[in-house]
Order: sequence, then C-alpha cells, then structure tokens
Amino acid sequence: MKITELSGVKEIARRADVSIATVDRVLHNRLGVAQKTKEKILNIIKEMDYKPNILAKRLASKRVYKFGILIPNDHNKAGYWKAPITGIESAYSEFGEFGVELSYYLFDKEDRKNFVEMYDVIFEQPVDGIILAPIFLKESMDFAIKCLENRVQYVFIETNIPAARALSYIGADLYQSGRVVGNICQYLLEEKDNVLVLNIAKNEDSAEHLEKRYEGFKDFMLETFKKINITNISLESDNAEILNYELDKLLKKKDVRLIFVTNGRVHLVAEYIRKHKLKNVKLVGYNYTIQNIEYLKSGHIDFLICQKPIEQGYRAFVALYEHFIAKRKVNNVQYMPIDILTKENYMYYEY
Amino acid sequence: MKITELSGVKEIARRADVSIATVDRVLHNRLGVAQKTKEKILNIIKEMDYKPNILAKRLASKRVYKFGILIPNDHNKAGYWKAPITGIESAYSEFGEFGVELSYYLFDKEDRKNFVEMYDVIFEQPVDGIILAPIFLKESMDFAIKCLENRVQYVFIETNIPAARALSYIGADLYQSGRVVGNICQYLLEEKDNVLVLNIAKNEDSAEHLEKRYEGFKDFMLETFKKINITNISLESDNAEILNYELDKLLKKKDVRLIFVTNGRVHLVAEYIRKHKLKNVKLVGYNYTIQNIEYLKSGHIDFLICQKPIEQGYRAFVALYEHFIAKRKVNNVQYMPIDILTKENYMYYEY
DNA sequence: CTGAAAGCGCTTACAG
DNA sequence: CTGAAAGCGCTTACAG
Repeated sequence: MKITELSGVKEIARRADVSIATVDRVLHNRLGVAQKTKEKILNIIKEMDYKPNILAKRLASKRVYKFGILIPNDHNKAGYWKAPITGIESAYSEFGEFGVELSYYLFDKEDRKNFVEMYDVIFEQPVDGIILAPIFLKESMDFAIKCLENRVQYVFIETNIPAARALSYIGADLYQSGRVVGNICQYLLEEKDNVLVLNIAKNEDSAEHLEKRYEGFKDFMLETFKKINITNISLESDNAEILNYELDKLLKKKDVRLIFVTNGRVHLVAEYIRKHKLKNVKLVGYNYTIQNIEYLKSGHIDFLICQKPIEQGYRAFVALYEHFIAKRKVNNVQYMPIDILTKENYMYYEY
Repeated sequence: MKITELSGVKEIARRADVSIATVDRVLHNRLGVAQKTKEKILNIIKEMDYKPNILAKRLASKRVYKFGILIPNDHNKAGYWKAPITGIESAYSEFGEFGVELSYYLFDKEDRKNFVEMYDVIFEQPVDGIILAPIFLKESMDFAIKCLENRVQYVFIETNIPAARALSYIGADLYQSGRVVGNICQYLLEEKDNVLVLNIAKNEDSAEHLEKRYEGFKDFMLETFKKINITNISLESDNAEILNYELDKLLKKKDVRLIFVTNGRVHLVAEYIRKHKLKNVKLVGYNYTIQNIEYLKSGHIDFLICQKPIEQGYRAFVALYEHFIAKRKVNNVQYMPIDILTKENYMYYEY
C-alpha cells in the first residue's frame, strides 16, 4: 500500500522502533529481550500476519541439516529398497539441496547385528533426522530410545512400531491392505473354494505384520462367503526346495483355487505355478519388484498389492524437511494408498 | 579445499578475472560480452560444474511469474475439478509462494462460449503459464494458437490434444485405462456373458476420449474371451429419465452381467441398479467423486478407475515451476498411474 | 537487554 | 564490452 512500506523483519523493526536483531530474537524465541519489547513485537507480527520468507532464511542460515537413511541394501537382490531411496533423492533434489546433507547407512536385511553396527555409526557422526525401515523390532526400539536421548528425529517407512512414537510413520495400513486383497479375491472365488494363504518370511519379526494382512483378508472373506475354506501356512525359509515340497503336499491334499502370499515373495510361488503349468490357481501377492512384475506380465500372478515405495521415501524426506526447515507440524501417521497392480496398469506405476 | 575458495559466481569471476556482472551475462546468455571472455567463462563454469543456487536466484530476482488456471468450476456439482485445484495449491504452497502468482479462470463446463470468454480475459492480464483442461476441442486449439502467439506456456491436464503441443500433458493413457477395466472385468465374467458399455456425455467433444477407453476395454476382452458379447451405446444426455428408459430397454432384451460406464457418470447407473434392486449386474466406471464413492461403499459399484486428479494439479504446477523457475526440461507427456478403487481401498486414496 | 554491520549467492540498474 | 554497488529478506557474530 504505502510506497515506502518495507517488508518482513525490517518493517516489523520499523513499526516497533527496534532493530531487526531484536525482531529476530523474538521471532526465534531467544532470551534477552525485555518483556515489554517482546510483547510489542509479537503484536505487530500478529497484526501483519507475518510469514517469514523461507528462501531468505535458508540462504542466510549457515545451518546444514544432516539426514540419514537407515534401510536395507539389496544390491544384488530384486531391489525393493532401491525405490524409497529413489524417492528420497528426488525430494532432496527438489527442495533439499541447499542446507541438507544426506548420508547412507545401508544394512544387510538378514543380519540383525549389522543393523546395530550401522546405527551405532550414526551416533558417532550425529545426524539431525533419520529415515529408517524398522524391520528388526527390538533393535529398532533400542534405536528409537537412543534417538530420543540424542535428540535425533526419526521417521519410519514401510513398517511401523507405534510404541516407538516416530516423528512420522509412512506406509500402509496392513490390516486394510489384507481386506483389499479379500475384496479383489471375492471375484476370483466361489463359495466352496479352497484358499491357501502363505506367509514366507525368514525374519521372525515380520511375522506379526504378515499376520495383520492375513487377518484383514480373512475377515473380508468370512464376511463375504459363509463356507470358504482358508488354510494359513507360515514358512520360515525362502528356499525353493522346501517351498516346492510344501506346495506339493498342500496342493495334493486339496483343490486350491487361490494362493495369497502375504509379502513380496510371491514370485517364488509364481515360479512353482509356471513350472507345474497349473492353470486353475489364481495368485495374489505384494510388491512391485522386477521378479514379481515378470510373473504379472506372464499371467502367473493375477494381482499385486503395492504401497508406493518411491513415494514413501519422498514423503519421509519431506517429513524431515517440514519439521526442521519449514518448521511445520508433521502428521504422525501417513497411510499410503493401497494400490492394485495388474498386467495392464503396472507400466504407469513407477512414476 | 582452499580456505579462501569463494563459491558460485564470485569464484567464477575470480578465476576468469572479470566482474560477477560479466559472469551473470554469460550465465544468462545475454549480449554484450566479448567472445573471448565468454569462452573463458564458459570453460570455467564447465570445469567447476557450477550449479546456480536457486534460493539466491529467486530471492534476488524481482520477477514474479503469473500462472493461470483454466478449468471448469463445479461449485454445486460433485466437484471433480476441485481436486486438481487442491493439487495446484498444495504445490504452490510447497515451493511456489515466493515469485509465483496464481490466478483463476474457472468456466462453466457445459458452456463453450464461457470457456472462450474466460480465456480472452487471460490475454488481457497476460500470464506466463496456464494450466488447462482442454475439454472443448476446437476452442482449446484456438487457445493454444493464441498462447503460442503470446508466448504463453500451457499445460494440459485430464485430457490431451496431442496436436496442440503443450509444454506438458498430465493425465491418463485412455486406451490403456480401458484395458485395465477389461483386465479386472475378466474375473467378473464368463465366456458367453453379455456386457454393456455406456458412454454418457453431453459434450460431444468427449466422445472421442470415451471411445478410446472403450477400444482398450474391447481389445482386452476379445483377446481374453472368444465369444463375449459387448454392446456399446452412447447417450448424449445425463437425464435420469432418458437413462432409465434406455436401461429398461437394454436390460430387458438381454441378460446383462456387467455394465461399464466410460466416465464419471457411473453413479447414474448405480442409482438405477439400486432402485431396481438388481443383484447380478456388476458395475465398473470412472472417477473418485462423492457420489461414486457412496455407491462404491454400498456395493452398487464394484470398481472405479481413477487417475489421481489431485496429483495431476500438483504436477501441472510443478511443470510450470520447473520450466520457468528451475529452468529444467519438462516431459511432454506424463502419464498418470491408472488406479483401481474398491470399497476397501478408497479411504486411503485422497492423499 | 539492544543495535550496527557483514554476509548468504544471486540480480539489477547504472555508469563508464 | 565491462564493473562497482545496492539490494532481495533473512541470520550471525560482535560490540556495547
């Protein structure tokens, strides 16, 4: 309005008849300002509806925030964990590059000790915030406690430990994702059919999560069909021979119409179906991985459920960015969409 | 490395032994720099792998870019078009606020003339970039030409006009989304079944788009079932009575097992199914709207296909941002994922 | 408890 | 064709 109107801190300082240093002190709630001056400035800030210019802030501030990434490495494997890293890096390049430093602490997901080793490194070169996949329950709780002690913020992706009270959890609602599988499968089944649900996990800590998916699935099924026959088996190995042996046994006993694998190992079952040329068994499982997509394309897998691993990483970075740099409140829980992939829509999924 | 190492333009200037103003001229490819000086500076830039600090750039630059939004208003309606606006505004608040001004040119989607009126306004208060839904074909082509003449960049969302060569198109691959419907429906049908595909559109310009969806659906169906019976009907009205009359006729003639509505008007058919208590007709259609979701919840609609209207808006803003502010190359075509919604996963979709 | 001044890495007149 | 200087809206020592 006024031609000579200054903006931002200068204008506040002018109106309050103080220096911008004092305004800055009030803005950051620092000590050493007379109560009267403080109130006056606070009022002016409210009056002006002052919004700091985040650009200027970041440019002027020498502060560099250090964000760490503590997730499994799977170099040689199909690489499910590359996806969140892609997402993190894309968020970083979009609005993190100045004032944020990224460091990687990748661990072997079959090796509990390695997880602990890696997280110990973090506290030697302290970071401000960390993005982690808490796949080892107890160790992750320990880590969370150490973070609290060291005032390190942490964001969980993929799986949650509600008790650990992370800054944010970004991932799927496991129970509900099981219901989604049920919802789709109702169209693949009839009343009297036999269904096999397989939990294939080497790490016992994930049993609980797979169980939640199974619960969701089962609940939906029982609401829909009265006499559906569901068998739930857990295998603690991903060895193909063991799996083949078990499947031979299970499929011989009953006429199974549908197999639901509660995680990304569904490709192992797909391979079995391909080898044995089974025509009448529908197969549903989890995760966009190279192997799974191949079997989706070839028709051995009918549906894959997926929870946007790339975007999980993206949002995890944004959560830390919002907390530290934009200083905005972050939601504790950010449930991802539960996506349904088929051979006709997977190609547009990666985006 | 060196303690006294300056960064950015200053360092370039020091190395080239010129002033930063000259560096700036080269950086922006402005006239008035001796060829020799220019080359020297260019070499240093390459050598240093110089990346401008976008924060400083935006802070120093007084330039404000004006982005316009030319999409339908649907105040009273179910509000499909609110979603892209939400997305645009969220991108704006994330990294647009400084240096971007947003203006709205909302038009009546039933009124061709109003579209033209609104776009005429745009050229009176010229904008730099515009996000539009080109739902009127010819008028949108005219608009595109005027944009080219006035050096205004335009981004299409929701529907594309490839010939118009927009900066970017952000939306679905229509043919492929029809195939996705086919892919799901294969599980709802058997060989000899009758299928009804309904195009319900008042605006004749959308006929072509609905046709593409139908093509995708039909192709998939014919690849999967040899003797499937598909009837394709187009209605140029969304009047409930007319629709009821047509549906009475169509459903009496044949035992229809599945109805596929090629756009968001699927709720009209859902209402018919509800009223007539039809139990054996599956229903599939498009778009996350309040009405459609209600019928998804109640089970009258089995699946909805959706293409992230919120994110379309978000990305459209980002496309303009990247082009004007970050000065990065923007992809001409950004196909959105083709999402499948059911009564069990719709609740996590809006995010 | 308070202020003057330099600086973040750019852009933008203006002078020569 | 080139450079010196002011300024964007903040932060950060430093001095008093």
